[in-house]
Amino acid sequence: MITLRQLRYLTAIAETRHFGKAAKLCHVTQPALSMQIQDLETSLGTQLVERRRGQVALTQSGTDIAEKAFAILAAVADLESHGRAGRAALAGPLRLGIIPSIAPYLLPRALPALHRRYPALTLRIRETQTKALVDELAHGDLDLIVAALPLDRPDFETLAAFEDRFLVARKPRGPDAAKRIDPAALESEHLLLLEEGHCLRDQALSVCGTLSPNLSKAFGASSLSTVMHLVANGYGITLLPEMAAETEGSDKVELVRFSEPEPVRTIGLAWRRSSARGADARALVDVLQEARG
Amino acid sequence: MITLRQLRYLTAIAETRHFGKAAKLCHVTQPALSMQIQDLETSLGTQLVERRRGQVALTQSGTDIAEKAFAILAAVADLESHGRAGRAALAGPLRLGIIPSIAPYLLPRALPALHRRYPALTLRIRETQTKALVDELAHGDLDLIVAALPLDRPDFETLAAFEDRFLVARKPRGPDAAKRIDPAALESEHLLLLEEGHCLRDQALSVCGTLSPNLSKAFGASSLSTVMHLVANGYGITLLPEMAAETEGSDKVELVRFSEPEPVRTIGLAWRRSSARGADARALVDVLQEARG
DNA sequence: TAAAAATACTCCATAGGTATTTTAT
DNA sequence: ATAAAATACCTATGGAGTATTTTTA
Repeated sequence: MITLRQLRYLTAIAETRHFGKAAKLCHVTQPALSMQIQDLETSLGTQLVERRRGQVALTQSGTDIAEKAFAILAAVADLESHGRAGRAALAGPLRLGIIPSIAPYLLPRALPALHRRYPALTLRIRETQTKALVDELAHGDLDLIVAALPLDRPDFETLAAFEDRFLVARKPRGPDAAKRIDPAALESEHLLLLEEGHCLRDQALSVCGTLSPNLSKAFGASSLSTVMHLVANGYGITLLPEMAAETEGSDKVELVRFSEPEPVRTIGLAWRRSSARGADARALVDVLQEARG
Repeated sequence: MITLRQLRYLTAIAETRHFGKAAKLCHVTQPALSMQIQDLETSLGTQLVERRRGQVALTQSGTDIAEKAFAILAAVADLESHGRAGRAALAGPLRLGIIPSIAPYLLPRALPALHRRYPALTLRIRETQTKALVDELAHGDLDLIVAALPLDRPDFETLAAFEDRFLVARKPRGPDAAKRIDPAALESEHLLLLEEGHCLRDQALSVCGTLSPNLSKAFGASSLSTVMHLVANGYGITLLPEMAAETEGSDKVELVRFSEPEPVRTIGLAWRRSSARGADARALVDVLQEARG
């Protein structure tokens, strides 16, 4: 008979690749964990772990099953927090993930409002790129994430919060310059973007569509702020989400809107379907929309 | 600490709404089950079951959690059968669901081929309408279903097997009649369909699109065979999946193809993502495609 | 040979069984 | 009054700890 305990121990092995460390992680002794893993292997009729000298390795089956075990344990953990669902939204601990191209602009306005409206909420904020957020949400390390939609994860539920327009940031070009820009006009420009891995980079590139603007391979900054300084000093142009305009704008760059239809990205929330975070998400979306003004 | 045992007992309560019967279902005594349910309620900090004289009722939380518990237990059961994944596809027990508008035409050809190619396979066939198949697949009562896609269930994985053309079945109208029919021409016809609940009925109606043909409310047969007899006797026309043409055709009806683009429905397989039935599904699709000829 | 996993054995927590009481209609 | 769930109490399974042996690089 498979037990949750066995699955928990297996995931510890998957994380540590070491029986002793896995046992410590589970607050049990190594023989106790060894026995449970053996029982699990017997129940499944498959070898899950290759015992080796330096470190242990999971077999193919072991990898697959550990992956499913993570999902099952996350679902059970969600069950445990389900009690909260009956109570007020946004109360108690909430682990919130948020992407770097939103966090610095949204949080300063949203956090005070959140704390005012939901004093019982204990937030833990994690800022990193979409891919990591998605993985951590799936593994149950986060409860809710703020990212650009869609995420294409059938095990997540999502809720759109608002659309964020893309603006062109460039050195001022005087009164003769067009008040609106066509994406095609980017072809001849020198485009500065965030480094690989940032979804904002991918979104900016998709605005360009089939165009291949003059990309600086050498660049690839890790913050929008850096990119904007480069723009201000004449190194090129960039696409700036409108949300960042207030913070990142300066008198040394002008921000120009695209011609219709203006390219946007959809910012929203995502959480595991198996979790009971729907009410929290809806409440949070309200706050975010207000914070955006 | 939540255990799988507790979840299993809770689902038994959900099914029987009776502690004694639930206990029998789990092969334990009533006090044992009562205690586990109480422990679960304590762990979750919520009342799950309303104890009443006649029968017990689940609270709202209880219903929600029982639903999630079903999913978790199905995922664990899938884990247990994962061992099979390493072995040959289509071996051992497989519970296969199939919709009524496909079963009688596909199974007579597919089953002999299946048994010939996969002698180790032990099939249990369940024939019912899509909605019931989907529910039973989700609850872990079935392993694989054959139905018209898409199913719009993010917890299922699907694989298309083939497309099935719709034909118009009507009384012969002599050599002058059009050799191809436009859907718009259905508007003036008396359309006979299966009763409510059959996906074939919905699909036929969607072929008509915004048209509102002359529908017999009084009719609504429960088998295609009955519908075809009505057609043969001049009661109206119907849409027949090409797959059924060979079996259901007769010299008293003519089968006419639609004009391009011919309306079709996609027939395919679905299984729980958490199950390890992908290899089985791919193997089965091959057999189905051959059986169709 | 040395680190790490498996085995041996003991103990105790807890699930389950039987008998009984409490509850609700 | 009675069916059904809860409680009391006992038993036994099995998970965990300590000590030790086996494995393998």
